[in-house]
Amino acid sequence: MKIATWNINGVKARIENLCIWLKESDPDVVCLQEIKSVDENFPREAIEALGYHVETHGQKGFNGVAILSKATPEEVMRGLPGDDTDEHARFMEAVFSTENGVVRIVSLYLPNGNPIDTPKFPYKLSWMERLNAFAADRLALEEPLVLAGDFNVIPEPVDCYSPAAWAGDALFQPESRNAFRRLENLGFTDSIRAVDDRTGVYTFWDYQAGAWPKDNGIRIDHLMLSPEAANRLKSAGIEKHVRGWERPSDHVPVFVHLDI
DNA sequence: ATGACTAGCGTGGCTAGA
Repeated sequence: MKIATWNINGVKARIENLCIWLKESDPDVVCLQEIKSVDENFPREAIEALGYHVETHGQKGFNGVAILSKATPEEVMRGLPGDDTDEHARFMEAVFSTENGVVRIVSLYLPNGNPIDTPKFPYKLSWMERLNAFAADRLALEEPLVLAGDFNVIPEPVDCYSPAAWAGDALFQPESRNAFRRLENLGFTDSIRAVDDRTGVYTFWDYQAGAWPKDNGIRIDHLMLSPEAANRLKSAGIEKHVRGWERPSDHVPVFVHLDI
């Protein structure tokens, strides 16, 4: 099973690229973030025509996540538990039944958190607390679980081109990195780092200041695997070339192959 | 010049992203 995550930065602006990529990459499940669309306006027909089931969790203007899948999910849950007042559409979970058992897949768009001297940063940290509580709860099921999405966390200095440039940024604060590490300490595996320890492994390049041609990137899109999923990890990769397409997202697709 | 951003909302220039 090939599972991919992609912060698409506006699904309506990117529908052509999305369809080209679906045909080229042929994933079984796709977790999208920043669809920037309400559910009613999601361009589902073009995606369904390629053989995908579409589940969305959108809102007006910004945020929004979706899960596209060749198989129809058994269950879909929208919203990260732990705060009924949180209106942001940043989290959904789908459960799939396969010949080899159940697979649970989350599409998440973790808050950016900038600037760090505003309420946006504590919102990010509290969201990460809720995510860790959710993850700990799900681990008790002892199922293959993939937490896939834009985590907006640079885990280590090696995950960015210029650590000094990110020192004051919410994506690279010790608190953000610690919360990400706690997810690993629960038993989740960072799938890209499980297969690739090189430098210069990025998933995002800013639109500004020639970041892409200079390869000035960061690694913030992750697929975190529960022990049961990690035990079935066959490969993982980043589809970097997609950043070079016409009208690209600033993020590229990241994927795992699980032996499921 | 020293690579001067993009999408959505909604029609001018803001919010939000990272």
